[in-house]
Amino acid sequence: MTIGKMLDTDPIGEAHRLWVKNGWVDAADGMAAVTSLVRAQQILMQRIDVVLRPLNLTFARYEILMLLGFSRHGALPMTRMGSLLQVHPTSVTSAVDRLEAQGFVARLPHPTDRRAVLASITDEGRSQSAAATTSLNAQVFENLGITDNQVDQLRGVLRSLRANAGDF
Amino acid sequence: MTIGKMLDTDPIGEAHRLWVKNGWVDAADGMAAVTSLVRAQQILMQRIDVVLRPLNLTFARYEILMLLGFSRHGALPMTRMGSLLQVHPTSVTSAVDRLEAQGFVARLPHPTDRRAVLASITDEGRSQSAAATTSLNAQVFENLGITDNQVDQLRGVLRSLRANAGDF
DNA sequence: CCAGTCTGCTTGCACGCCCTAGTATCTGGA
DNA sequence: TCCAGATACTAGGGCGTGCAAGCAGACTGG
Repeated sequence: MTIGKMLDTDPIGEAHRLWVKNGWVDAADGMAAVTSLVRAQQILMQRIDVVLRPLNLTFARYEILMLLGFSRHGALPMTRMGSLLQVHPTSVTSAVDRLEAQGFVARLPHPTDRRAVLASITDEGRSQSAAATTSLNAQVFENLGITDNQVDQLRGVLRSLRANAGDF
Repeated sequence: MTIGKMLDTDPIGEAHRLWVKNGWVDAADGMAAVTSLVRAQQILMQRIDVVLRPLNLTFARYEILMLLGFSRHGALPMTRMGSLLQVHPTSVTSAVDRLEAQGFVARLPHPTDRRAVLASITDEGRSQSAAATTSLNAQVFENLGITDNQVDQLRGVLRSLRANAGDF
């Protein structure tokens, strides 16, 4: 397949051409970048879900288990997890609800603040997240379908984007 | 802020270090790239939602309106939209449900295939999507918070990723 | 020409994200 | 001490996505 042919059939390339044709030249590249990013995220998340489904996990719940597993005492306040994972407090609540129902996490009272709740990873949670990591590494992360050089470019650009958005 | 300080406080940089520390060296870069991409998508989608909310649109529904607006007759079969936008038929149904309730789209019977349904953009739909495009271009697409060169890099890498995933 | 299969769409369910309250609990200043 | 304002979490709802199942209509081979 030639590059010309590829460009002809790429829907995002089509959209870019339409933007230029309509005089939105200054926005065309950004539109194409954002649309590409949304689509790439869908593709990767789909691969991840395929790997995690047999383990009864989603990426959101997997992230929580890893965060807890890496934390000093295997337990963190809900709010702390929300800010570290950059998700809304209500998302943490619902994810922990499901992890608790699955037996991968337990809710514990905070020792000093009776408002707060600690989510604590269980032994089952540890072994399940370890299995998930092994599979994800082998089946997704070790080969994204782009060159190592492209992976580095991607990380660099996205780090700039996150930094400029005030992420860290 | 120095680069050292930035790396210290970037949660994804932290995760990368943990991966290496645990011996998952071959997967560390890919993990960081995927995680960055997920986070970047969240950031951009949030900006888009802020712009579209006053117009009572979401990005998914905006994409449908633009697709219909650019199509030859302002109308397309549901299935065709799903394949062009790379979304599940169910998602098309629910998005068109809402667009129809808002008066931005009408469902028409397919002229020759009585199974099929055409979604057709209304005049209100055209003006609303035009307003949305103006706002999105000015407030999001024309300035993503990275350099033009980085936008080009991003598009290039993600086009490779999509191509290798069989997207086009 | 008609039975078996394929297609196009919708519905019900599960899950994720966020927002808006609402209920406890904590804390700092009068 | 006590109360007003923060803070931590949860409940309920809207929206998006995907899977599985079901129904009507189209198609195809014997």
